[in-house]
Amino acid sequence: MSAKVRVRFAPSPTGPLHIGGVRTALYNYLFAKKHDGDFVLRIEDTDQNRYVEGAEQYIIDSLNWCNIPFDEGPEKEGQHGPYRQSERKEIYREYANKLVETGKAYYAFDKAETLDEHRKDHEAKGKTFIYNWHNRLKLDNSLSLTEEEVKLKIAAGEDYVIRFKSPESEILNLQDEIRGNMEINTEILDDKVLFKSDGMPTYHLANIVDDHLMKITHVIRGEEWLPSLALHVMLYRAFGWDTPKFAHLPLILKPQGKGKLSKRDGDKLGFPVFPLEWKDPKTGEISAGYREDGYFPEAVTNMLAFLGWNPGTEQEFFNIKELTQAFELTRVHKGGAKFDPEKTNWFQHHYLQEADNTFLAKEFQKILQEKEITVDLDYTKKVIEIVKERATFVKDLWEQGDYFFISPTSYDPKNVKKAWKDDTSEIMLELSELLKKQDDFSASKIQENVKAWITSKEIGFGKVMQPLRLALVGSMQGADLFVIAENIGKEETLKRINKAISTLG
RNA sequence: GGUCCGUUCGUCUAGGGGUUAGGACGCCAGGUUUUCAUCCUGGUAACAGGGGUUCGAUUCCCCUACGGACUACCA
Repeated sequence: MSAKVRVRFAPSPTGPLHIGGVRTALYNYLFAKKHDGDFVLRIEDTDQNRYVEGAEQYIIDSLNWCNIPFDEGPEKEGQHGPYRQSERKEIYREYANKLVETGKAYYAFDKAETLDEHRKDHEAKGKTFIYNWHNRLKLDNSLSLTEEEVKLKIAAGEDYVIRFKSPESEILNLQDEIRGNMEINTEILDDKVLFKSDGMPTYHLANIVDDHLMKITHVIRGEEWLPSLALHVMLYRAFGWDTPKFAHLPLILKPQGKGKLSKRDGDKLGFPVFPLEWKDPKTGEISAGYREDGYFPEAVTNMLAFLGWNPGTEQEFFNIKELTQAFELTRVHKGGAKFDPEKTNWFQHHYLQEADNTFLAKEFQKILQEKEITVDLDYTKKVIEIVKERATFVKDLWEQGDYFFISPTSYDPKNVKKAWKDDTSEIMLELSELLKKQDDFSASKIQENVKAWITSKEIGFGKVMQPLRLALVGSMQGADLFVIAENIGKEETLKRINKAISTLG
């Protein structure tokens, strides 16, 4: 029997969570839940310089909004906490020391500037500077120095890092759940820094130690980590630990052009790249969020799930629960996927149609309140039933159905020219008289009467319906005219017709 | 530059040694709605190129091209 599945999402709180990060979290969550496992949130805040105020809370809020809750994490402590790496400092030091003691790692005293110079020199010659077996004895570290020298340096308080002693020549066989096997020759690997001079571990050390201590069984992360896989596998081995399974997710690319999706693309093409709106605490700059732009979390997660994965069937609409059942790591794509904002809107349109009308009415009333329109919930719901199908966002309900709440403030000139002729005022006046006499103001009854009247007068439907639409709506669009009339009521209908006559006649 | 990963309609993708290469978004056309949108129907459009292997490759192998990631005391 294999161990309980445990996965983790391990973002760095350096800013708002990118949509690609949300997808990584989603896939982790889906995989965990499919296998009745745990989904852990771990905050990788080992870089003190890049820490951004509010980013951690943003990450948590985002996951909650997307309905991908974590089982363990900050403020939700489980048995493997703490879940912020900054609170686990001591643990990493201990493990780094262990590696030094066993000869798997070593102290290095090289100044950052010195190494930078080496890099520049090499680059100028068209080569790459790699700190590893071929030059480590020529550099300033505990392998090139005597034990005595090392002790003295440390005692003198000299800054040092701990580097992993990468094997000189070995073929490593690596496994990826999505990509299959690959082979890496360790001779091209460098001696990565595991422990920084500021007393913090680097990602590599902290990651391996935590994944092991937190009993993570599957590491599902972005493709950008693929080149580090060899190092990570060697670290597990150096510690004598079992390696978890790895899966590297493809990147999310720009909708057009080259490269991975960035914040700029969103600004340029007018779609959000973040789940929630984010205000940069330093610059005050605001980045759009899916939530604030009116998308439903169901639409965002459905869209995201299909960016790099599909169930192999023709079903495209999946709620979170269905996703957890259908999700297979092995069906995740290898190649990157270009982001398609249009498709997001298509998902959103679908989920708005699916949404409960009472919920929509409550949301819509917030918009109405801003416009200082007070109507009861039932009327709002009725309007929603009528205009819903033409809306993608809640805010569209206003654009598509404002005439249910206010008289037209203007008449579209183009439509006026087309619909309002010399004899129209007369016809409208007559229509107004006809409607005035009508007691049962239901759509079907109005329709019946008006149609009968038009037929008897032999004036043609267009000559009546078009100006009537103009009068009630202000332009040539919108729901069924008789339905509009019924809902705004007899008094308002007559008022609008008269107003049109006096304005356009 | 080096290392690694990838490549099916414009986009997301299904498929897989013999298929009319399927679906979805978008786009276009028709229908419905005497309006607009929705909706329905139809259409457009793809296996990066070159070599192998094979009776037969889009599918397997190699090379090239293109794309991407990584190459920090960042994650």
